[in-house]
Amino acid sequence: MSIIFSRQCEYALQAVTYLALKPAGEMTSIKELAKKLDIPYHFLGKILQDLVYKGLLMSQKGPTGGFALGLPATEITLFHIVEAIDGVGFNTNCVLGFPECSGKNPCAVHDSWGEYREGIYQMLVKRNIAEMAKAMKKPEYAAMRR
Amino acid sequence: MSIIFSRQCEYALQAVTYLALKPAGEMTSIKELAKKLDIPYHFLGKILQDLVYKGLLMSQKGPTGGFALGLPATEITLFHIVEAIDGVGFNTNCVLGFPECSGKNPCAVHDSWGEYREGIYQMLVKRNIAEMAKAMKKPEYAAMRR
DNA sequence: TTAATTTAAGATAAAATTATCTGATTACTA
DNA sequence: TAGTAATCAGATAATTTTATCTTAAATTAA
Ligand code: SF4
Ligand code: SF4
Repeated sequence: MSIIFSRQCEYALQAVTYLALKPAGEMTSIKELAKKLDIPYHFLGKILQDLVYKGLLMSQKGPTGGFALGLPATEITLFHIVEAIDGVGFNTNCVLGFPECSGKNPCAVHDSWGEYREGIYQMLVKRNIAEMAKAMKKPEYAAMRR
Repeated sequence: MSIIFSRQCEYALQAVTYLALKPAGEMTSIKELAKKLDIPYHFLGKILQDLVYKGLLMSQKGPTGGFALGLPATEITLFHIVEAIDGVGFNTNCVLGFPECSGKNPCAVHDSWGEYREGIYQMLVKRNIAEMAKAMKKPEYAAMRR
């Protein structure tokens, strides 16, 4: 069960973090990403295409082709990825599912939820992929750490 | 787009809050709830049945029948409802979608995410339906406030 | 130039979630 | 007792999300 991000978005976060551990300029194939991260091959392909379109990744066809970061790892925040895949709904929608979340006439959880939401938002905006990659200790990533 | 709770769960939270504003002992029909809260009739029926099964609501058939709280409003927390409908995955799962979220070898967001998660959990555990109902100022609920 | 490898793109399928339909059961009321 | 109104329960449908399949296009290397 996904928490606040869609499956697609989770895959995107995992894959981009993986790419950030690669030497600059090196291309990584969908095949490698899909195998190492246990993500469905073609589904991942679509997601990566999307991120290329949004400018967060670059790609190249043919042998030796693949995907790489489209910006320096320090300039890609988690929010960039979440925004590209899931949009910004979590930042504006009512947590109880009411049509809109206006500040006036707040319910009992409005304010505290607002704080957590803002905190999560700040976390996404402040953390970049370079930090994620550096701290990432998952075995899937371990082999490539230099 | 739902944030952290499923659509079902959002509907449940809305409906139970609505019921908490009713005089004790009064039964409310699915029809009324569905109309006032703009929730699909039969879908809501299923959800309410579920909550009855879990003991959070009670029901009665026949004319003058309907649904009412199964416990005092002060004893039904938001967490009770979320747990009944969505389970507790948001409390244990990795926010990035990795198979498990263990404390050892944390990634760059593990700790801060853990804080928000704990905060949200506390919010759900501490807030009960009576508080929600009291503070609820949505027009859908306004007519019944006494 | 040809074969191999990789992304790109569109169609299709499967699964999960959300929503609807139908009939049965229960209980109140006249 | 008959009629009505409500929940209960199971089947079905629609929608969304996730996953797969197929072919084309690009690029490299032999
Ligand atoms: S006040 Fe509460 S119910 Fe109303 S929009 Fe904000 S979070 Fe939702
Ligand atoms: S450390 Fe980070 S990536 Fe690892 S399980 Fe916890 S939240 Fe997920």
